Amino acid sequence: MIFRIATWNVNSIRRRLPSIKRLVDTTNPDIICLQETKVEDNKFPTLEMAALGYKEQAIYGQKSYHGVAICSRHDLSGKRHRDWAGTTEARHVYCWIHSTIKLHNFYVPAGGDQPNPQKNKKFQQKLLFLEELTTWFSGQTPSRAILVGDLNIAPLENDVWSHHQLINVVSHTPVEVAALNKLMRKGGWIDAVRHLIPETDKLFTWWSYRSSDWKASNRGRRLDHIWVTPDLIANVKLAWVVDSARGWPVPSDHAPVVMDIDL
DNA sequence: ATGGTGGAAGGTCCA
Repeated sequence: MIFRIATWNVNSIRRRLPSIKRLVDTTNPDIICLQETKVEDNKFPTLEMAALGYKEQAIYGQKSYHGVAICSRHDLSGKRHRDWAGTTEARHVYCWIHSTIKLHNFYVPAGGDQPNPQKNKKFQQKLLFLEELTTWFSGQTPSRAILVGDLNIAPLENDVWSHHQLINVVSHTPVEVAALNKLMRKGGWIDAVRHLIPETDKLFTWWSYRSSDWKASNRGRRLDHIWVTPDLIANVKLAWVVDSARGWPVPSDHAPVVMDIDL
């Protein structure tokens, strides 16, 4: 049975409900993982998501900032959330799908502007977040699991519009990329999207709001990811970025990433 | 070196 999973940093779920409906109408995912929902759990649009068919929900939110959610047409169980890097920011929710597949949804800290952990606490927190994830996943058996989210790092040269011009820009610096690669290696994760789309192809999931014409300038980055454990990689069938969503009315600055997997 | 825009707020922080 083919499962279709989408991950999307919506930058406020309440502001983006029409866009979420449009994604459902055009792509019809079985599971939608959201980041930056920016809403407390008691104000989450539970009924609106249920009306779209996503009656199963695992949410972890807070006022104004951060917030993650897993909305599903299929049974979810063992819903949990976890805090990282000494904060209580809502950046990680996870659960089981049909009690057989573990699904993690992350919103990794952006890290501020200055790529120096001594001078920038936000960048320090980002690196610590990744280190703690690495330790946590290193203690687990990497099987039957999917990890999605806005990881706020574009690891490959063709994950950014200009490797040269972004090498010292937070999201593409060598120290972050090394930390992300270590998390993948030690945690036993495979980049499912790049497994299907060659590394020689430019691939972006985010385009800044601070551009008069995001499409014409196309100065994007691939910050949003879908990873799977090695035992599932053969089941991954198709992945793409719904980049048209960046041009929908009242857009998020991120586009959804969608993957089909045979489970 | 700076600012550009958007969201949640209702001043300012964050991306």
